[in-house]
Amino acid sequence: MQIQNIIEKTNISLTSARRELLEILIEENKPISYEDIKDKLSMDKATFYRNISKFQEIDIVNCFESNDKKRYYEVQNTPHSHFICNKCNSIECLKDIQYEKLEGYKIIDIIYKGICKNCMSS
Amino acid sequence: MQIQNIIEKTNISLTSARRELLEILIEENKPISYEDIKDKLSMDKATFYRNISKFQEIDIVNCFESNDKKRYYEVQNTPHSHFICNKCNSIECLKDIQYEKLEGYKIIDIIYKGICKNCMSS
DNA sequence: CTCTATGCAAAAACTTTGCAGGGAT
DNA sequence: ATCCCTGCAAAGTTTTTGCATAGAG
Repeated sequence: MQIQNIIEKTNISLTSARRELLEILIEENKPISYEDIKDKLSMDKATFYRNISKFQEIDIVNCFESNDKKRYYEVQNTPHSHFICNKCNSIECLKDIQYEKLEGYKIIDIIYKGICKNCMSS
Repeated sequence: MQIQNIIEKTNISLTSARRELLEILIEENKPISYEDIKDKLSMDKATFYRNISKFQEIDIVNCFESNDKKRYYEVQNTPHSHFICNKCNSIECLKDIQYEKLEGYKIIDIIYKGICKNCMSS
C-alpha cells in the first residue's frame, strides 16, 4: 500500500508528521510499538498518539496489545493474522495462512495467542 | 471449571482473596476488566493485579485488550474465540464456532477484530 | 483568513512496587 | 519460625489533554 492510495481513500490532510509516520509504518511492515520507533520519529509523542489514533479511526492502522503490555500498530495492508506467544512474547505475522471467514462478520485482523512453533519444539 | 479443579492442577495456595477473584471470574463467564468488577471485590487493587498476574502465569486466565483500551480477563475454561467490534466496541464470545488449528502451534485464544454482525447489518 | 495540526508541559489512567503487618503451614 | 499474601501508599509507565503557536488550504 502506498501513501498515495491511503490518502486518496480518506480525506485527511497529509502533514509532514503524518507522512513520516506512515512511511515508517509501511517500511517496517510488521506491528511496532511507540517505543520501537520513537527514536526514528521527529515528532512529539503527543503528535504520534494523536495521529496513530486518527489512522485507526479512518481504518488504515490496526492496533493490539502484545504480552509485553505494549500496544503494537500496523498499517492495514495485505490482510494477515498474528500469533503472539505466551512464552517468548514474540509477535509473528502469519502471511501464508488463509484468512478465515465468519458468516455475517467483517474480519479485519486475527490475533492468535498461545505457544509458538519455536517454543513448542524446544 | 470448578475452583477445586483449578487448584488441583496447580499448586498455588488458595487464599480467600484468590478464591473470591476466581469465583467472580467463573461466575461472569466472559471477559471482564478490572473496572467491571472492582466494586464487587473486597481486595485492594494491588492484590487484584498481583493475583490476576499469577493466574496468567499458571495459565488459568487469559488476557487481551479491547477497543476501549482496557484489559479484559477470562478464566481458561471451554476454549472459544472472541470477536471485538471496531465500531461498537463489543466483545463477543464465539462459543459455537470451531476452534482453529495451526500446525505446530498451540492456540490458547483467538481474537478476531472487525465489524460485528449487528453493526454490519445496520 | 480560518481551521486543523503540532510541541511542550501537565495531567490522567492504569498498573506495579516497597514495605510493614498478617496468615497459613 | 518461616514463607507467602495482603493493604496501603507511593512510584512507574503509557497515553491523553490544554493551550499557545505554527502550518495547511
